Amino acid sequence: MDRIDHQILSIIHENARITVSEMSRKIAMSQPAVTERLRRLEEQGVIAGYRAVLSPSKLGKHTTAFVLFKTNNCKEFEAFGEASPEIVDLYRTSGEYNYLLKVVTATGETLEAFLERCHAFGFSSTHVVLSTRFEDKSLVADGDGSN
Amino acid sequence: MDRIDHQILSIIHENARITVSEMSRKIAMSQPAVTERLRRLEEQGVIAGYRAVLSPSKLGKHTTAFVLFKTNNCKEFEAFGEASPEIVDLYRTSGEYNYLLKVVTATGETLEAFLERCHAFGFSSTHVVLSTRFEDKSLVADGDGSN
DNA sequence: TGTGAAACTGCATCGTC
DNA sequence: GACGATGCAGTTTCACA
Repeated sequence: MDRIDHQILSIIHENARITVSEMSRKIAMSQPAVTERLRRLEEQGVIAGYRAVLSPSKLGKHTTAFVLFKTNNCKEFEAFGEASPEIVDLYRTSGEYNYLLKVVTATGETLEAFLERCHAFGFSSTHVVLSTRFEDKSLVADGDGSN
Repeated sequence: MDRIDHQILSIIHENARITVSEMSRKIAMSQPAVTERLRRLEEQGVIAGYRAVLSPSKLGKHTTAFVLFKTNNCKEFEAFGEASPEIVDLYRTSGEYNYLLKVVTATGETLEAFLERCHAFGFSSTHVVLSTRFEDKSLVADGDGSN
């Protein structure tokens, strides 16, 4: 994990569909060398996958909320969570609440209906997202700013 | 936005580095046709980008937390947020808190140090992530399960 | 919009250092 | 670990439906 690996991670975090050739030009290294480094980063699990970022609003989902949840019935609640397409992220947390959910729904009404279904399992505290300042900031400091 | 577009979105959300040829085989359509649909989905903003998913723990970041934050000094707090590499996501929210942050740090100690810096701007309620059940569930119902 | 064919470009692989 | 060369695979483009 040297500076070049960090550059590769930074570039591919920005644009996962960049070609290896284009990367090899940016970092002034041969194409097979970059391919080999990429392969190793994937194998080590530093790169866990590649995802397209989809726009919720363009897909008719206009409401995003974070829901803190408290339940005594973890097993059933997690099964409910797996089966609920509204729940995009599901975390176990410390503190007075034991779960945190990121929920994406069409409207405020569909969020309300979802929360009512949740209340079979426990109680919640909901924080509706008004706007997103930024999301998914890179975990790696850029090798340098020139690329 | 027909069934085929949904299939494309579902596939590319799973693996953003899949080749167009491979996709065109999966959905039984010619490769130029898939290229054209992809181009349109990008242009319309349905696909907002492509990202590599990096493993925080493999990069030495072992602590993740969600922080609810209340400040009266929004402008300065947002500038602080932009400049803080610990803050991965930053949302404006409704309710008694006006921000929600996803924070990724090396250890509990570095999280603590970060929170102390935050307290120049207001007060917080912190929820430490113990484990992740799932993250980034697809926003599109699969066209069908056979792919 | 979708297709098939052809020219072009990028990638996997191998031998070399 | 990285490089250069090469054959194969994927992409772009275009005429046609």
